[in-house]
Amino acid sequence: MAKFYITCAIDYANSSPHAGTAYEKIGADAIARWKRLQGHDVHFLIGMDEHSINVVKKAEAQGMDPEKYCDVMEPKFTDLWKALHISNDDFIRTTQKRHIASATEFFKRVFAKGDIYKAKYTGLYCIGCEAYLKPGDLVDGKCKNHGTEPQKLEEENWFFRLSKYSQAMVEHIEKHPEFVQPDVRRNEVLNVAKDGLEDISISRSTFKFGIPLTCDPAHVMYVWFDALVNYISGVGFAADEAMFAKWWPADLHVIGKDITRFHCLLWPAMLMSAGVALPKQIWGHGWVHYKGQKMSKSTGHLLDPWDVITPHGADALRYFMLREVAWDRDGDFTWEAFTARYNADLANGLGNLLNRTVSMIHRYCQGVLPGVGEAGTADDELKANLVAAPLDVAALMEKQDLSGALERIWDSVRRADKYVEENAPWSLSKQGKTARLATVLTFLATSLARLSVLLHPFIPATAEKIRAQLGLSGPLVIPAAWEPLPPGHKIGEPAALFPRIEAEKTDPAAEGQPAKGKPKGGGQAKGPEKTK
RNA sequence: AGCGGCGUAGCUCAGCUGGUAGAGCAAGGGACUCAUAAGCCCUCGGUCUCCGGUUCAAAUCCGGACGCCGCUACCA
Repeated sequence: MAKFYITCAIDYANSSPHAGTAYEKIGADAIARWKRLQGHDVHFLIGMDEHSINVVKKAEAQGMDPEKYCDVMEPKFTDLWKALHISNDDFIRTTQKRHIASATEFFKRVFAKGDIYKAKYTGLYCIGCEAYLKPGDLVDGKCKNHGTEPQKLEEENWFFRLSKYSQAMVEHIEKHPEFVQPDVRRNEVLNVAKDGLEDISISRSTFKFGIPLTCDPAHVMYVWFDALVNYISGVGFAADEAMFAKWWPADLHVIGKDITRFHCLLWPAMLMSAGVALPKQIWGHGWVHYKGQKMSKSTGHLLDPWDVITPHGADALRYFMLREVAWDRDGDFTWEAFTARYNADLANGLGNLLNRTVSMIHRYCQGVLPGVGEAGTADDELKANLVAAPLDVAALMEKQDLSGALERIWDSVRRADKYVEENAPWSLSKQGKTARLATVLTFLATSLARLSVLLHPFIPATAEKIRAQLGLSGPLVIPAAWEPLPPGHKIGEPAALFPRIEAEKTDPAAEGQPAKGKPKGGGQAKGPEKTK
């Protein structure tokens, strides 16, 4: 069984996770779970990035040590990941001993390679960016990202010879089209590499919260040089050779599109320098916008995942993110779109199909499957659709087309709903056609049983509920040939998976405000618009 | 500014190795009733941003215009 090592970017400890942070974990989790279903030995790593000047400031503001502050922040992340059913195997913090030890050893190797040197640097430093700004970053003398005035600083810093690896990076990216994906990101990165990379400062001496450089303990590692190493320190780099050999190189780094440069250029160059193999693929996903605007920590335009999870459940958020926000591009969360998706797909679609199926089995067969009887209308179409589903989903997942996979699963949901109508079990019952009724109900239950497995990577808690209602237990196995559930199989009790969301009171931020006046039956909602 | 992407039914998008357009949702109508007033069937709905060109034939190729967006080294 092949191994599959997948990571997410570790999150900055200085602010609570928002829906964008969650999106990345949800997507990666779906991939990790799918790989496990396929039989891979999966290691899924996420974590927290702590050695940042911003963490120091936040901590100071609250009168805490940075370490203490991070301890307080940790559950804000881990609690959310638990609630979202993120199946990470490990959670790394860059202040952990294991990471500091690995990062230190890593630095030593790069240093020994002669890729670290000391130089003086003068520039305009933006605290928000934790970076020196270039002329292009300035608008009226202020940072274009933060609107704050940068400080003029002169520092003696240690630099990494990133420039030395420009050519190697270009070659690697060209030789391995899958290395950076999707293509948009790949093209971007390739262009940057072709322009030539510049050496990068990788130490800071203005504060102490960080990993000291072995060559100069007055300096600590620059946050990125430190943070990227988590991917190897998390699997035992320079500590547990067997573990490291088993998992590294990573099969997939999942990151936000904004940090592709670090991951696709700096990180590989660092690895080359240290003589460590490169990850196989880096995937830069897009952004989840909120109400049409980019989410932003500085302006506070954020969607709090709990606002969705608390009233509607983790799977409602997972489903929306995975279905509505394509994994390779930006998407938008609005409460209207969320409600529409939820009701149409989860409540009316999947939820209702399960509910009517389980109810009918109770009503017509006392909750016990009678087994396959007489063949009939649409049996073959239903079977064909559900036998093809796992293969189709596998092909789509191979391309990381997460929303496409869900779309495909829902095609089966619709096919099954149609099968109900085509066979009208209620009529069969009235007419006493029990042999045919037996087949129809068995096929429906079987269809849902199969779908429950395919749904698991995306909405795991719901998949479990479906299985419970269908009376299924045991390990999840991706279904292959059509195998109807056996006669005598006992079904559980029906319960609504996703209660319909009725009113428009979904947006917690809008509560208390005058109703938005969406005319319900007035009929003139969209009339006047079309005038020429 | 340079490089790249996008602009297709009310909405989200597919189609783009050329042959006058598709899906889901939304909207309207219908027959049913197992079900979360859900589901099923039917219908409505598009000058494929605009202007030129190549071609027997272009949403699909080429040129240009307009609009939106991404990247141009340090925020998921």
